Amino acid sequence: MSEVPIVVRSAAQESPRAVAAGTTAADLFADDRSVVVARINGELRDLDRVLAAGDVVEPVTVGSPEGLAVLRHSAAHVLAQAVQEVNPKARLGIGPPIRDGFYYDFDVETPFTPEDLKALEKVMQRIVKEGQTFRRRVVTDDDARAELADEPYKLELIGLKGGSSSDDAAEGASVEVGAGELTIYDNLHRDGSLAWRDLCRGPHLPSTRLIGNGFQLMRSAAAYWRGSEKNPQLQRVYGTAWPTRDDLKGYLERLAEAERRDHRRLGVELDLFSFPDEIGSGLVVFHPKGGVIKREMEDYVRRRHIEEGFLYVGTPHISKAQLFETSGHLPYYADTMFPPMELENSQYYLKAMNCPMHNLIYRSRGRSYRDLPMRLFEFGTVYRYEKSGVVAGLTRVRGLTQDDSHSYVTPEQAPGEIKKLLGFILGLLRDFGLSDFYLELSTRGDSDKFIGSDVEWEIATAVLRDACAGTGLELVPDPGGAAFYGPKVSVQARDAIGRTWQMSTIQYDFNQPARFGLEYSAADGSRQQPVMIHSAKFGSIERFFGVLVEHYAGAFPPWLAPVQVVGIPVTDEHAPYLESVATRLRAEGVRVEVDSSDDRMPKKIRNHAKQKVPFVLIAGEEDRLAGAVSFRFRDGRQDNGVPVDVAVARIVEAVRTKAQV
RNA sequence: GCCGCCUUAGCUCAGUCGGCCAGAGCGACGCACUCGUAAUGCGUAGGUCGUGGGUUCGAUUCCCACAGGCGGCUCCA
Repeated sequence: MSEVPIVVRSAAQESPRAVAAGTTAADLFADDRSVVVARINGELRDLDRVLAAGDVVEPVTVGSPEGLAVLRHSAAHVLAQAVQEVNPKARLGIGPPIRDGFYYDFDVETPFTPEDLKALEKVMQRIVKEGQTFRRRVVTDDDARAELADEPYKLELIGLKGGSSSDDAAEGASVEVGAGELTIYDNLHRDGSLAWRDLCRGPHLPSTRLIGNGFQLMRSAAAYWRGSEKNPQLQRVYGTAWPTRDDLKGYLERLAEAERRDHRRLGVELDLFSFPDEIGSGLVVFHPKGGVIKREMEDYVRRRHIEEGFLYVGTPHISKAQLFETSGHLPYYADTMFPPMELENSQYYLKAMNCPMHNLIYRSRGRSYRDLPMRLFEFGTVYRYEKSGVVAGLTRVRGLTQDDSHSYVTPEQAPGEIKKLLGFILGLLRDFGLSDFYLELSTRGDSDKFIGSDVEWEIATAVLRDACAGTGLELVPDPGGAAFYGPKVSVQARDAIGRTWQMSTIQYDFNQPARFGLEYSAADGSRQQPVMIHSAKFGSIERFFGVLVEHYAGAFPPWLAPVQVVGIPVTDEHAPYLESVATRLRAEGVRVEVDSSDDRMPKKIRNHAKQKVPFVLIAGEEDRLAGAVSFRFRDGRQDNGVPVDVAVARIVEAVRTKAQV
């Protein structure tokens, strides 16, 4: 028998080998059951692919990112098979793997109920257990059209194949039809008969059995066909899939942890804020305890801005329409602004951005190059009429306060100013306990919503990219994500459980200075146009507040905690002693309470532990005689018999250094 | 804005296949207990069952609309 020379690549090495003609990738990796697909010459392929001379073959295990995606994609197929088995009239949309799982879209007459999902999961389990084979089959466009005549959405995808590529292809569509040949995957029963088939680029697991028992259907929801609200809505079923049942359990546990940290839930439990119906959707009120946190955040950020040379200003919440026409915002954002109020023959809008007002401050008198950089900063409250379906907790609201600054600089100063802003922002976020970041660079896309010349965009984008490189942080491109007036950098922060949040933004704006006719006198006496750099450090106070609640799971570091210290007397008669300790702490500016309620001591400890008070000070007869107090921390740790002087110093120090305890 | 689900006491939730005074736990309040590290006991108050309309002898329960919330989609200066 003739032999075929190939190269087997592993993480460690490449080793040339000769294998018998007809050898498949499956044969090659038969002794490693975690291998689910192979990378052959750089492309992911099914394991039953026959190797050809010169192939470079690499095993892909189910635990790798690609392997997981294949597992999930195969699970999506089994879901679709189950749906069509239960309801043969269901028509198929697309079904790609996604982060943590997969989905599949269906055109069905009635939406799926939770009971439907349970039943579908049972059918899926049966298909998985049966161990059907995934078999790839290359088809011509015409054959595919004939075979899939009953699947209108699939026919549409065939039409898209190799078309004008990404611009209108829906997310996930490329999973069904690749750029190359068209393929159908058949699911075969063990006797070789056809169980089901789907248009698909692949690759897939060798058998449904390998999906195992680490999958679960999560929920159903509507989704527009190919992502456009002009298209019909399909019913999307979301599932999650993992290599093992333990992995699945771990994932469900992570979801439960995220729910425990949910700022909407903690906001009620810790009495921080609420959204009264009477005020309106997306409009938050901060309660006294939330007010303390918000005030500490703002005080610190205001102080840091002033230290860094920002000038604190103030502007109103409403303005005549003309201002937003001048800035150019109105044509773009009129439908996301609250409708105008008509008075004295003028239309007044609630502002949705602060920059135009800062421009007026800049323009209020002549500016010299000696004044630049000029940095205006304020907590500017803006109102945006977000669609009812997107308002959510503190992360998406209709009234928000931006810690907004605008730096007016000469073009030459722009790179330095952007670097300074980035450094300033990262330092601030670190002070609030966030330390894991990456950057995103949003640039102009091909749409026509962007204004300004190509040259201006190129210069601005290069300046931002260069400043980002200087931080050494990972930089993720976001083409098409820019504001209409210029590119932006955003800082994405990972929280305590690894989720990422978009926080700060820095935007380079060459447009508004022109629209407002901003200028400065240069050294040679000529009049020049400044560049304007927008920057919000938290994005919005509300959103950042929500992120911090979730990051800390409500257990704020002492400097932010609404109540920093609670004194718990062992019996009533020790309350005055703790009051005297509290008086000393108050003199140091510490937020302290003594719990002299009727509750028993363990109950008080429980209550304040639930409120996540950082320092609980307990004192009974022993402590009083020793002139001491006993610490109890949120995690149950104790430090008993600490002299009052030491205790006060320790608490004051923790607040001062912004330490977590 | 679109699709689906949800809305009963301050919170978490039972319940009514249309019918007597709608329940529990926690919380609040009161009384007793004076207690050393996450729930002492007893008692009291608290609800036009989200709002408005309809069907019905009768609606918290069925239907419709609206508001608010949740999960997605779309969007996110």
